[in-house]
Amino acid sequence: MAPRILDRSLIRGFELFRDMTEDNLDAVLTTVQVRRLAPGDTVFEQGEAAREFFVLLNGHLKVMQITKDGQQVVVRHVHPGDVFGIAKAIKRNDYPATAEAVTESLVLAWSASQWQDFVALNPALAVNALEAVGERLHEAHTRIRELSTEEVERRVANALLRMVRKAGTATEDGMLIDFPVTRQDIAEMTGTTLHTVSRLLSGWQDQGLVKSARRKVTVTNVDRLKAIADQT
Amino acid sequence: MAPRILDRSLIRGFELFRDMTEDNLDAVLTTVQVRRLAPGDTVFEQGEAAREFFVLLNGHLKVMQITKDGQQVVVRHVHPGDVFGIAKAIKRNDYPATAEAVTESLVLAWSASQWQDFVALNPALAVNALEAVGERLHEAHTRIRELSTEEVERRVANALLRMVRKAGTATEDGMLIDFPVTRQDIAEMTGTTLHTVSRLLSGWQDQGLVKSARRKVTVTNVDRLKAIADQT
DNA sequence: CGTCCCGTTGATCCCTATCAAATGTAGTGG
DNA sequence: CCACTACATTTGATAGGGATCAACGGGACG
Repeated sequence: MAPRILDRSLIRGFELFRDMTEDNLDAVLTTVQVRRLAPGDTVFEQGEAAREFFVLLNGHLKVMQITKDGQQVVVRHVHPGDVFGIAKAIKRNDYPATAEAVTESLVLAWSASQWQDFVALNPALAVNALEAVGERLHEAHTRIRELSTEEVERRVANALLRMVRKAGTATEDGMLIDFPVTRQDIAEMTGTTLHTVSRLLSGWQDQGLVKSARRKVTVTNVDRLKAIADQT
Repeated sequence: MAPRILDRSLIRGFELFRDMTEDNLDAVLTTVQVRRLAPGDTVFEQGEAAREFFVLLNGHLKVMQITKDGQQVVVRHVHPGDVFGIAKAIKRNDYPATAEAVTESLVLAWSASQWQDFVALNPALAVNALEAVGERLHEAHTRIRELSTEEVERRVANALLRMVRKAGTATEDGMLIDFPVTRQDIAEMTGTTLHTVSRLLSGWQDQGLVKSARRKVTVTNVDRLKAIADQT
């Protein structure tokens, strides 16, 4: 049975495939594999041989590095439309981190060996990937600056604001981060402990800046949280 | 008078230009500008419009971000052969950081608008740039992990080892970092203060791990410093 | 309905920033 | 060539932000 070709419209809007012709999109889609992930499933793990690269169709992933003594650091979040796991494209043979589903997710997977073929077919792909990686590099530098110079309170405020920006949905209470987040997660994103995050959120909740429940955070007053993030 | 074309051999060895034909190399060199920098000179400054991109011919640069309250964070060092300031290629209109010469340096500069032309001429350029940026992203993630989970002592040890790896020359005392480094510089690379760095270096000097003078550091016992960097 | 996971809150301690001051070193101009 | 100055480094004293240790409360899910 011939593989059913996914509809082009699924991926047409994605930055990575910008400017691709219909034919090229179809060519790319003939070899794609779609994979469903339950929360907690991993797409790949740190140190594993990089056999594939991916685009997130929907859902949410977190990418993390694990230290020798088992501490986890969340390196970034993957949102729908993002490429990830392009280790091969950047001359690595293994994945430098682990990608884990936070919510139920759908992932598009291609064999890493096809990357070169796709680029040959459509050189703009490398340009688009360069843009994506460049933006992430900039974000990484911003985090380095925060970790180096800012106190925990500001870092946590910034992390919340960033999540709201990338994955916030308006509710009557305010901006809800629309995927599950634990205190531990926020701690791993900001280089602190879940205890400190818990204390901060409790304090902010008392002041009416946020509202939080189990694995759920809503920012009720974005401006005042920004004021904390920007405090000089 | 026709501009004198620089010799191809100058840049042939650079990763960015890998796989380029002689003709393409010549084409690229016809529009290059060479710029000499004295220590302390900047190539570009944070926030400035990104009109050019660069390759370092020789010397050493540091790239830093400056916070609103004036603190500096060293984002990375530029070594000969590295591309830098490719803001435009990653869809930014301004430079996100400041690049300053640490030693006397020679820089090759091209108008940013030529980036697209060069890529059209030679698509491998985008692939090579992607590799370079990807590697930097990986380094940035490593630093994020260090800043999040490791104590100052290990971070400083790692920073020294990294400088030795990238710019170390063997001397009779050990591995000398072959560009001027102050305590302040190391502090800005590791998210600590010059006082703490000074205390650490003094301690290590007493134990015979390093030897340091004004703006100069030599690692005399790489293995024992590695042990500190790796301590679990 | 018990168990696991997540969150809260208190008490304590220590790493490292901060404050302060002195010493050393290179460079400069008279 | 020396006095003067600017910068780099060292070292001590102190304080405080957060990590760590500890214990408990509460909701979700099998």
